[in-house]
Amino acid sequence: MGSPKQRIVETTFDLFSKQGYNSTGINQIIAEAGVAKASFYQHFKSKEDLCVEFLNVRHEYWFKELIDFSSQAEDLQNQLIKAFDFLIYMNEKEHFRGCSFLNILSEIPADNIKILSVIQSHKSDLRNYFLELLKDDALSDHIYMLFESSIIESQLFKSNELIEKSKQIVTNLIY
Amino acid sequence: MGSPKQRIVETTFDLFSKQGYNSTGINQIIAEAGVAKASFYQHFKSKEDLCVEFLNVRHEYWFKELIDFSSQAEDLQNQLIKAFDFLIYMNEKEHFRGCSFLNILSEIPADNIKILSVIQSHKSDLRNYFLELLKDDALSDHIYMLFESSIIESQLFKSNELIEKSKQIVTNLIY
Amino acid sequence: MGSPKQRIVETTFDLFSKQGYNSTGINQIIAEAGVAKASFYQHFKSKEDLCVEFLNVRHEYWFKELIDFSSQAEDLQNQLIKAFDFLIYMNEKEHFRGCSFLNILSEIPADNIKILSVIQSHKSDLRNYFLELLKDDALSDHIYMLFESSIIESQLFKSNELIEKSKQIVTNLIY
Amino acid sequence: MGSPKQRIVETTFDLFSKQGYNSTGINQIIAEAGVAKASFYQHFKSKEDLCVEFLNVRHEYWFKELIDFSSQAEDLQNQLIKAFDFLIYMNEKEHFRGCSFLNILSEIPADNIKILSVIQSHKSDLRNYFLELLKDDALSDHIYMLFESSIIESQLFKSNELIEKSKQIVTNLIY
DNA sequence: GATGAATGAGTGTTCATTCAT
DNA sequence: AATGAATGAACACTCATTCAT
Repeated sequence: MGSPKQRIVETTFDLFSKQGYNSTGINQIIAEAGVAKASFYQHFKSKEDLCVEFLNVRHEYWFKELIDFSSQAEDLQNQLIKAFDFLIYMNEKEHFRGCSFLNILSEIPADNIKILSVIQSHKSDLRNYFLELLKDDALSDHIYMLFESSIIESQLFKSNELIEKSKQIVTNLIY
Repeated sequence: MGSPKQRIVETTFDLFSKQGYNSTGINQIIAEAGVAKASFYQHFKSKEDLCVEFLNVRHEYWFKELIDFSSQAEDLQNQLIKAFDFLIYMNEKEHFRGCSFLNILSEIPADNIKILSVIQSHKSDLRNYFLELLKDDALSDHIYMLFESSIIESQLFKSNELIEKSKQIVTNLIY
Repeated sequence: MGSPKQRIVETTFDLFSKQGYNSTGINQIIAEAGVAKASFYQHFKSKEDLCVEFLNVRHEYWFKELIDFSSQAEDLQNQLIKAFDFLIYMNEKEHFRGCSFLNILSEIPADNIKILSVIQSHKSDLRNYFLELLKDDALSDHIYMLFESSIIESQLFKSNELIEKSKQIVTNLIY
Repeated sequence: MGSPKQRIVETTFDLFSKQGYNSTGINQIIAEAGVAKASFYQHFKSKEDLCVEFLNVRHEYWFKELIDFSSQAEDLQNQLIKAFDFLIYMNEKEHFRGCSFLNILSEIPADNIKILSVIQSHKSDLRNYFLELLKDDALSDHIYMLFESSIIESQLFKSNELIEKSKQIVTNLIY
């Protein structure tokens, strides 16, 4: 079952992804991880600290999944479409819970720069992902923004409709 | 100074806009509104109820401000650009706090359809706003998505950079 | 049984007097007072606040008891001796727990001026009590210091020995 | 920098002197001493044990300082005055934190005889110090009590005023 | 219509101590 | 002799809500 710290991290991953940050208490985490409260604080000095750890783990996980999902694409256009299909895949898998990073952005006070900077860093990496594919920062930011909207609007309407529309727009853009 | 109910609504508007939903307690609201706790529950049967009221008020306010801001545009293109300039204006005014509706979307459990439907309704109205301007649902949704990204990304990076980029894209799109 | 607030104050009086400040938790207080935790925080915004209230109540109580005890003295000398006899009476009654004010002085961080000033105020009143009796501030401070030592040394040695010695000294001093 | 045990003892000396017993946690001690938690419990079976060790170390330190400070006095009267000057010196040095022994007396439950007896022993030695100087137990206890008050009142009022008054009284007493 | 007192269930965090290695 | 991980119990405090008046 792994060490207590591992169990905390895994449980946190599930619960923060599913319920969000504020709705998930330390009590629930330690209960489901089967760990004593003081053991939790041996490894994380605060809930905020745990949040940073979660975002880092989620960052690794999310990008790995994205790469895995879109890597076998034959050409650039196909790879971009696959990126949007990845969102559909994730929506199915995670029941339209949206982006953990943007959700937490909405949950924290605006002056929490510790967490904010981790979120910014994640999204900068995503922006760079599109930039490196397209070598054109006007175009890549355009697609990045459609990508971001796709996540949020599908979370909002519990539907992949606007992801599909984005795929159509992207197809037109890169020909 | 208005009636107790009015004072609650006004205070809630300020606090939810500034601090978000979960970070604003009933106690703070009634304290700043100068109203007794039981008086609050006379007018709103729960915090969730107050949230619905807030979203409705915010909806009215936000659209009125948008229309006021963009109404004196000479042509369609100008009016669309003004819509994005409105976001810059609001970011300045509200310190990059983003969209109250999307923020609350991230704060509530996914199964809270009462609040969810109010948020969906607001965003549907916005989608319709662009549709009625453009009479072309592919184009209008494209711009709607850039608009939504513009809000979120400027909240995330505390910068209007991607709003400016969106304005450029929109300019290109409608010629 | 009195209102919840009254029950909290009475229970706090007993427990702080007996066990001291740090050794008495909010949980014990509310349990013994038969009051909900949130009810406690309705009346006192923090444990520190409760401490101030306790010290005020204790101040009133202690001085009233002192006056009651020493009031029927025939002359000045007798009244001073009675004051020291009062310490013996209190030691018997409270099992040599010493002075609540000085005990709490030792329990709080040195920079807690909110509580410190209440303690200083109490002791200034006591100093004044002797000054008004004796109209001679050298003599009255001398006796005040013997009085303070009497409290502390009897707490330390669980004995009234040095109180008795002080009575002898005082007797010699004022003839 | 010395053995782990030495480092613990030295760190404890600083922290207990500065912050008191209850406000100083084991965690802070081992962190500042640079020692593992289990190492701590190898040398001290409980925090109470550490407290006893601290009081013993403090006893040695305090008396050595007192003797050093007052030894070069020409006569008895001067030596007594020097003892009170020592209190002023210590107040300056330790910022009016008072007597570690009396502070801990106030922090522990009344039935902790293990610690209580160490404190009693320290104060008995102090009483004896004055007795051996003066060879008159009425007079020496009188001065002992002024000495004790001097410590406490200067801690309480963050002032050496009553120490100076005590010096005056003592001067009068021994002529 | 308006109130202030009261609440049960929860929050995140820290305590001194013990364990297996 | 030395360690770092693990713990149960307690800490002070806050939440949205209800009740009697």
